[in-house]
Amino acid sequence: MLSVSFMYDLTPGIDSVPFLHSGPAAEPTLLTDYQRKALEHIGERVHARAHAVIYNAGDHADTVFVVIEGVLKSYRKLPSGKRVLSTFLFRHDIFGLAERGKYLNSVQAVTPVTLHELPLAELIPLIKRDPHLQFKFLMKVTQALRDAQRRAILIGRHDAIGRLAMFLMMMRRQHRLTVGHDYDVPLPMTRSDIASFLSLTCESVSRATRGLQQRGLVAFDSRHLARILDPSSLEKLAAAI
Amino acid sequence: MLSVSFMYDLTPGIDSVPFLHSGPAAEPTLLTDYQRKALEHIGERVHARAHAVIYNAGDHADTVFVVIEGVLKSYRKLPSGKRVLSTFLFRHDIFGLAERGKYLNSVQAVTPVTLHELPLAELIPLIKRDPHLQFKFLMKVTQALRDAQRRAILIGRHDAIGRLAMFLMMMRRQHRLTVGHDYDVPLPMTRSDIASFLSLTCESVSRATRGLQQRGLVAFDSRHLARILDPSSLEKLAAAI
DNA sequence: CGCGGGGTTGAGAACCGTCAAAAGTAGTGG
DNA sequence: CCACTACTTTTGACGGTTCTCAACCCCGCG
Repeated sequence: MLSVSFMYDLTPGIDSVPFLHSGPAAEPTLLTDYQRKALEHIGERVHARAHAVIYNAGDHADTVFVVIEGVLKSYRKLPSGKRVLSTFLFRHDIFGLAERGKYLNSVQAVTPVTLHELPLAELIPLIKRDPHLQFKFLMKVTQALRDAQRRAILIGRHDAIGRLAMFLMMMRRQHRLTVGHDYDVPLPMTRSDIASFLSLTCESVSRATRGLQQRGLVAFDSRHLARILDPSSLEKLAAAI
Repeated sequence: MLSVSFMYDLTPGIDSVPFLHSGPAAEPTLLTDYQRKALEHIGERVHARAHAVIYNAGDHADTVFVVIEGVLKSYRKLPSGKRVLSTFLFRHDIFGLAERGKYLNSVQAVTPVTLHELPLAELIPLIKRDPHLQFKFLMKVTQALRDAQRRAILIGRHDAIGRLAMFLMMMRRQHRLTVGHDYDVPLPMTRSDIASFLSLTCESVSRATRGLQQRGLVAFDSRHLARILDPSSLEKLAAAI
């Protein structure tokens, strides 16, 4: 769901650094008021319309963004011209992954969005002064890494319907975290976006949605609203790899 | 290639935080002597034989590891019993990705390895005291995230031979970074490991290797040594998605 | 009301997965 | 040092699922 990136290029890396501390419940580690103010101080709020391009892959990377409101997509153009979606971005997500000073992905708004811009020239000194704030970023990147691994597993599946099931469960979880725990899951992105995210074709996604409907697992009330009828069966389908 | 993870569960996350600073060359940000000593002070060196299991998914996560020497694999068992490989781990890689206090993946040595164990109970206070050291970890996780995204793109391909070509280019790059820039690329892992990493079957990997040999792109002098005969064509094949 | 992009549906082909068997390899012990 | 065994890898034939290509439909927008 996330995808963090920095400009620095540290030699080969980390596999999985578990960071101890949280209790069994693992409460979301939100920013303290003090930290929030520090970030707001260096940042600037901006709005963008749906379909607006925030930046393109290869652009000079001097800013990190925080999603205040709305949904975005982060994608990459392959040499062939095919576009692959690496992640969707939701509220509280941070984006701006870069390498050698250039953004790795392009980011485009799916819905109207409000962003918080954090200039790196100010953010980096700040987090180097405030290790606890930096630790929040470390946690965010770690979460992004977990999500990227999960997505890789998702893509590894060979059946289209299973991939779509996993995707819907992911969207549902996302929605539950930000709104409530309804069975109505909004899908602001287009079918093509979903297809790129799942490494499928549009047609396969279309057939898979029909498959889920025919099995009575999900009802698509509109193109952008899925109603999960049988969560446990869908879960089972999503897990059956 | 990497996969970082922390125990903390920060609410939805970061997409891509580019971190400014490095010059155009983007020199690897290695540890300072002081930092190295601080880490060695809290850590302990351990050896393990090939095939040794460092930890299993679900184990209580209280340690982060740094690879001093050798190669390891990080994998996950799916509900069906199928094993998927999330990454191979090489020198300087850090691993121990966890969530809610438990490791997410299992890690097993591919070759004999030397590791540096960092107990989280000591590491976390240390990096919270030393923001510059923490920043190195942040860079590592970021690099791991980039690699995970790259792998997701790789998996998204549908042709086995293209996936294998990408894999060989990755291994070659890895080898160049740690040793020299020969065309001989060692492949310490088994074909099954490669298959799990690429989300293919053993058989498909076997057929793909034969395909690369027949096209005269790569010679497999032994099962664990690939000689790249035509790097530019291989590169072209790897890029042709 | 007409236009255009996104979405759906259909038929055919290519590719990989599955199953099964043979060949090669590594590690063990005599 | 060699032989045995168990495992990994390779090879083959077959079936299934997705991709490709092409046409049609639907919805939103001007």
